[in-house]
Amino acid sequence: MLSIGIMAKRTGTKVQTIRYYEQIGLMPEPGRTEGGQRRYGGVELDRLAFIRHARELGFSLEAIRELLDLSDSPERSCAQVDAVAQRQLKEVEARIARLEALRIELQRMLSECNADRVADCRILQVLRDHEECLADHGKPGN
Amino acid sequence: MLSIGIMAKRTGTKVQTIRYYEQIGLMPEPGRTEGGQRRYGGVELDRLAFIRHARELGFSLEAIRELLDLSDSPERSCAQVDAVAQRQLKEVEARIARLEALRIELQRMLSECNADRVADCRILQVLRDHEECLADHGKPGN
DNA sequence: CTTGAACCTACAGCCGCTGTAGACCCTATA
DNA sequence: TATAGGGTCTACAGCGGCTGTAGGTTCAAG
Repeated sequence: MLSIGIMAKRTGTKVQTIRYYEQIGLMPEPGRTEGGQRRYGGVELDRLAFIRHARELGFSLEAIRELLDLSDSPERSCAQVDAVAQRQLKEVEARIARLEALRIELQRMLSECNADRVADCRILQVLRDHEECLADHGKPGN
Repeated sequence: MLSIGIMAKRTGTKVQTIRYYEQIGLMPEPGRTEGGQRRYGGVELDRLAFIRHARELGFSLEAIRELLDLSDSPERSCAQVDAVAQRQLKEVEARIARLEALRIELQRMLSECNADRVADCRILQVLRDHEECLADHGKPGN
């Protein structure tokens, strides 16, 4: 029987995060001691490890929920699992592409700025005048 | 004199976002009509455009605040501006590196899974057993 | 003068946690 | 068996950066 702290340590999760996963229904409600403390078994530990690993790979909690549901029906086709992973890969690729564009623009800005004073700073000029900017960026974030 | 809606249209910002920027002190409190509606001038428009452009380049609101403060003292050295941009570039590069690792891992997972049934699905196996995974990922997100 | 689009404030919600306060429990040692 | 102190409990607020809603007011065109 594992306390929540042990679970946390074993999976590299914060205690509050585990409680949060329980709250949103990603982790099951575990048994309790007489005093009301959570006690877990190996199944729950595995589930939490699965969740954490999927998080590390960038899957959203919603996607993880889907994967966990799918893995509960072992006889079904795994095409849906593939689709979830494929979707995740596409998202990651899109983020990389966007960040690459930002990286290039930032590098250009930095390399062009040889000014001393703020008044002549190319970086601020580029930020002020969108026209100076080569890239036409998508949405901010990521 | 520009209404908030015009400001929004000109800069591709949502009206609420502009009010939010005002709330957190990134945009100044503008003048008002007798009826209490915000009216802006060109200076505010430029400032908002600056903010949006910097956001598109991935700068945090805190970094943007810093850049705006710096651009208010045109006689100072622009070394600090460079430092902010440099920091941003480093962050972008770090995110790219992390996402690249995820991309590779996801591709590997997908290419290895030739199973039909969920029970044999490599993707789920990799997620279950961290050992199967090559990369040792950092923090989730980005 | 009327209409209806735009604007106002205030607040809740998104994601995925993280931190806090104040109380309670569990276990090891004296 | 009493106590100390670390772990755990609930409940809620806060992060970043917005976005959406409700319910009301104002502005400008016709």
